Order: sequence, then structure tokens, then C-alpha cells
Amino acid sequence: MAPSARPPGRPRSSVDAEVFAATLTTIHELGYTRATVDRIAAAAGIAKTTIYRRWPSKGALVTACLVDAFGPLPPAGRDREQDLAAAVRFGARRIAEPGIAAAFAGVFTDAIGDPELRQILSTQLQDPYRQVLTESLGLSEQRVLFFIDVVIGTLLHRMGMTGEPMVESDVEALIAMLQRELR
Amino acid sequence: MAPSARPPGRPRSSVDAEVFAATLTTIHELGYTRATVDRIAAAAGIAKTTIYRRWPSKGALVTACLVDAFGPLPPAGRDREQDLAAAVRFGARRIAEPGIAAAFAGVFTDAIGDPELRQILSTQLQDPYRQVLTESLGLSEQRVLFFIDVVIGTLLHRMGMTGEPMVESDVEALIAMLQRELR
DNA sequence: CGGTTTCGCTACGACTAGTATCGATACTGA
DNA sequence: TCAGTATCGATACTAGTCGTAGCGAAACCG
Repeated sequence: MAPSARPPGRPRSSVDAEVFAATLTTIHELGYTRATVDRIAAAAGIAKTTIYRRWPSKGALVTACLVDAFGPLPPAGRDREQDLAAAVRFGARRIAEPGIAAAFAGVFTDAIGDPELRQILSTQLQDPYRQVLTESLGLSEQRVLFFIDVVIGTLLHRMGMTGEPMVESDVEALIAMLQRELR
Repeated sequence: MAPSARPPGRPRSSVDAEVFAATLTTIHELGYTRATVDRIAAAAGIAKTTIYRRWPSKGALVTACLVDAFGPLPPAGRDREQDLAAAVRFGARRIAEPGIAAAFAGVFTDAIGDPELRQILSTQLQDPYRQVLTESLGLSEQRVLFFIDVVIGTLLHRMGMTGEPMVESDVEALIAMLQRELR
């Protein structure tokens, strides 16, 4: 039987994608602090109150935005070293996208002293990759978390210090270093 | 000859150390965002205006605080691998100190879209270590910057995600990984 | 058309970075 | 002792920010 086609009332307009896009472009142009919720809403063409009806805080919005922007890892193959390389390149490409690194830094800043936000960050953003990588790389969870720290931390630190994404040759050096760790 | 004993006027009170300590403890207790300049000044027992007479912005104050808190690297010995290990442990100890990681994340966030602050960050905080390590490790500057990204980035990412400093066994794994890279 | 839910809009309270001002204070040199 | 100078503390202020409240309008159902 049809499970109650649709609840009554005005349907929730599907603007999540536009809000995520507006969030990243605004953060990219102005930085996390000056990317106010007002401006993000204006860039998305909706009202600020609509944003607060869907996400409880600016930090939660940006975290959801990051989860959406990263998306799933490329599927694992047969070769652990190639899977690792693909995962690192995946992370490097994402973090090089405009606004991502700034969003990351801002959420980290907000997450300190806001345990709920850190919980969201760890659960929604890190855990999925931890699970997939634990299986595809055949490592302990502790080891996988260490790898994630190295990959994401290194890429973000480069972006934070220079404002530019890590050059390809350094990404390859990062891959080689971690592959050696795999043997 | 004595180079003009002292300029006229009321001497600048020496409260930098107290301000730095108050900055870190306040950030540790409240996080970067809620560690307002008002609260930092109150914790240091001085007026907010005195802070703004010495540092042009909150970001600059916190950056100066980080420079002061990190201090110089332990002197280099004869063994590159031991020097590297000492440098990593040095960074791990500093980043584990209360408030340091939160201060770092906050400055990164502020530095995006504030090129002057990023300049200060790169010049005053990173460059001294880059210079010393380039000599003691005998690597290219590009390679040293890569090492710094890996060490500081990894340690900060762990703090940002978990709120806890990296455990000793993982720090040792980080050292071993980079030492292998040295050969 | 009546019922229900979301939307846009405006206004608002609490808080923050950074600036301006002014009298009080601490030191120098005579 | 007394001017001269530069810093300090305190207060007030501007501009901006997060997040919430309230209201009428809009979009969907039966």
C-alpha cells in the first residue's frame, strides 16, 4: 500500500543544493567569519529564517555542506596501494575546491567548546570514510584514523598557511609516503 | 656611550607575558570565538584598550601568543633522524598544551580573507622553523615545508576532530613515517 | 474551500571587534 | 619641586553578527 503519499501542508521547497552552493561560494569569497548567514541566504535567493528552519546553527549548516561536498569515496579496487592513492587524490581534489578549506577551518574553530558540533563533525564527516577505509585498506581503526589525520591535516595546513592548494608533486609525495607505510 | 637611557614619558608596563597567558587560558576555557578581547583583558588584569595599543587585531594578538608559546626549537645534534624526532615531539608537546590548538584553528580561520594576518602567520610562525630545519635536516625548502605541513597538520587535525591531543604511540608512528622519508 | 505547513519579511535581543576620548598615572630632566 | 611626555584605565560608541519571534502570504491536501 502507498505509504501516505505526502503529508499535508505546503511542501518544503528543495533548495538544499542551492544553499550548499551559496555557502561555499560565499565562504570562498569572504572567508568563514564574514560569510554571514544573511549573505549566504541572499546568495541562495532565500530568507535567512529558512536556513535556520533547516539547520540549527551556522556551524551545522557548514558541516552539512562539507558532507555534501565530499560525497562518497571512489569504489575500492583490488590493490590497497592504488585505493590509498585514489583516496588521497580524492581528498586533495575536494580540499582544493573553492571554499572547502575555509569552511573546514571555520567548523573546527566553532567545534571547540561546542561538543555537539564536534560530534556531528566526527560522526557525519569522518566516520563514513573511516568505515570504508578500514575495510578497503585492511587496517585497524586506529591506523585508519591516523591516516586520515595525516592526509586531511596536511592538505588543510598547506591551504591555511599559503591560501593555495598543495601542488601535485607534493600530493604525490604524500601518497608515496603513506604507501610506504602500508607495506 | 649610553644610547639615551630611556625615552621620556610613562614606561610601557611589561604585561605581555600575562596577556599571552590570559589569552591561552581564556581560549582554552571558552574556545576562540567566545574568548573575547574583553574577557582576555579582564583575565590579564588590564584594560581592553591596552591590548589594542599593542596588537592591531585579535588575530595578531593570538598569532603573537602562538609565536611566544612555541619558542625556539631544541638545538640540533649530529643525527638527522634524532633531530627530526625531537622536532616532532617538540611540536606535539606544544600543540597538546591547553589552548594552543584552538588558537591555531582560530587564526587560520581569521587568516582566510585577511592576507596581512596570513603574512604574519607565515613569516613569524613558520619561517623560523623552516630556516632552522632546512639546515639541520639538510633538505630543500620545499621538502621542509612539506614536513611541517605533515607534522603540524596531522597534530592539529587530531585535536580538531577529537578535542584530545594525539596519543604518544601515534606521535611515534608519525616520527617513524617521516624518518623513513629521510632515508 | 477549509486545514495545514512552509515561506519571506521585519524586527528584535544579546553579544563582539575595534575606535575615540579623557582624566589619572608614572616616569624624565631640570 | 615642577613642567613635559607617553602610557594606562575607564567609559562610551559604531558597525556588524548570530539566532529568535511574530505575522501575513503562498503552496499543497482532501
